[in-house]
Amino acid sequence: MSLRLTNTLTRRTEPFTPLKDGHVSIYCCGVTVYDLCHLGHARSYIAWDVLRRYLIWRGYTVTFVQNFTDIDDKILKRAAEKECSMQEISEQNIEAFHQDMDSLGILRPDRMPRATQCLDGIRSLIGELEASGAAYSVDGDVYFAVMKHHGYGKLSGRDLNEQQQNADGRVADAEEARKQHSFDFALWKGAKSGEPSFPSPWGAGRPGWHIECSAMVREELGETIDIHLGGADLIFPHHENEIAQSEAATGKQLARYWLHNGMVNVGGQKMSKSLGNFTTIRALLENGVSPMTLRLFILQAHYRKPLDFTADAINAAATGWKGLNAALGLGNIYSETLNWPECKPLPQGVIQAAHPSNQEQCNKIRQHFIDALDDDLNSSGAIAVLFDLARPLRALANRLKRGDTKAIQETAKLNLLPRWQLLVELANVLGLEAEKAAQPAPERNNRVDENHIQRAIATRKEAKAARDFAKADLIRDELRAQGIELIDKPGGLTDWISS
RNA sequence: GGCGGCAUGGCCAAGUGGUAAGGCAGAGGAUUGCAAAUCCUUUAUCCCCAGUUCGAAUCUGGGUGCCGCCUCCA
Repeated sequence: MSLRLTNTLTRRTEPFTPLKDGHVSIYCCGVTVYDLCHLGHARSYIAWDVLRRYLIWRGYTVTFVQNFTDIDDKILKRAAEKECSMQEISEQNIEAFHQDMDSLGILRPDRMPRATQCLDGIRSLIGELEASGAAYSVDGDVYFAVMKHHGYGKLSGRDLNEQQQNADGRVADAEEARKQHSFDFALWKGAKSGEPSFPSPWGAGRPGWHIECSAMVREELGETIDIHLGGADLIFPHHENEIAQSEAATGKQLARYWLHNGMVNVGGQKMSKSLGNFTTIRALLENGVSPMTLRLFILQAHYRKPLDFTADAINAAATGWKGLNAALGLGNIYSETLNWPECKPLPQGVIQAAHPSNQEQCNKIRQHFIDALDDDLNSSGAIAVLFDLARPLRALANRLKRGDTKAIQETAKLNLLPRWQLLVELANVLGLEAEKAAQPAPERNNRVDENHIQRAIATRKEAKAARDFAKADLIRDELRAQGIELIDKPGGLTDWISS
């Protein structure tokens, strides 16, 4: 078995083989930088982050390019509203984009070209298309002649002849009038007064939306790439047009595999800026949803399916993550207690087994994980493997957290070290890493707090002895409000952890 | 209307021919003064109808419901 991916182009799940042995070139459609990213973007980029991590883990060298669209009507509009330049808005949002993606643990692309920095490539591509007759210019605009391009519609499954021309009543403006056919789309738009523009052979203006990706792919990765990524909402018209432009120009296939992720829905409807039903990544994180909780939430569903965003689902993911996180933190936090040597994650792609009895089991689990991801990135299945792997580790970590050292003896023969190492390795392929919250907490370096808590515990113990449970409960509630959780243990002892 | 996709336990969600992963919630047990937290155990025949097959959640046909795209969009 090897990796199989669902290719929008063929509508099939097919074996993946890169053009160049051992190397995979990937282009991912990025964002238009006019605003903050929301959960929909997070979903898309987390899904592709996993694809990338998995390919690397399986031994491929991956070149990952993702663009920033920094020329666009929406950016201009925003700039006008805020009375600043298009560039200022772009810079601001690019910065925010990086912050958000970094906080979610999404690996930065190898290169992130911007439309404003690729104008040469864009202009020459348009020039080639015009020269070959694939495009035509009218009054400072340049349009792609869709009807002349064979194969238009192959990605989105549209047949232009059968397609009813539901152009009626739509954009009956000057731009529409200049087109030879209503399906034609702009490669270059003549400058409107008061808007930023760039020089070109057709006069001052700016590039259309689709052309930048064609130009960037060619410039950054060549004429044919292995994988092209994007949201399902980009299939038409964006990716269809991109294919038309690139393939008309080069005569070569643009991308061999087209992968599209499903939308994030809210109440059954797509999350989008225009519907106003979006939640920004930032807002979510500020509300206490941890990056890994979000990642788990997203990866528990298959990337191609719609994913409904609800508070319940996030909460369920948060609780699930808590357990996984406890297991992931085991070797980091308790390496001394457990007498585990250097608890560094294993080098990628290697599974060592100092304990042969465990090796077989570990390899089996590892294979389950690979089988899942090989199957069109079945992250849900891969996560099930993780939970399975984590169970005894989580139990041990939680028992140790509560001072139950007998757990060490009881689990000694289970040989959990390789198991933990495997968990860390596999979780990392999904971008899941231990979060701080899982620390055994008692950060007992703060003497004041410690004394305060110990006094409260002592007072509560007296109250309990006097069977004044109301008072005892009150003390417990007060501490809990401060994030201190009391744990009553056998023998009348009370320990605490920060919750 | 055209194209694509989805329908699995209370919720979320894997599974594409051999008798249903996982998470959350729930239940029982351990622990506790009671809780909380934690540990252990545990809970489904897969939208409807017809068909193919020794055998279907999984294939075919029909029906119903839902979503995405067809305009900017991850």
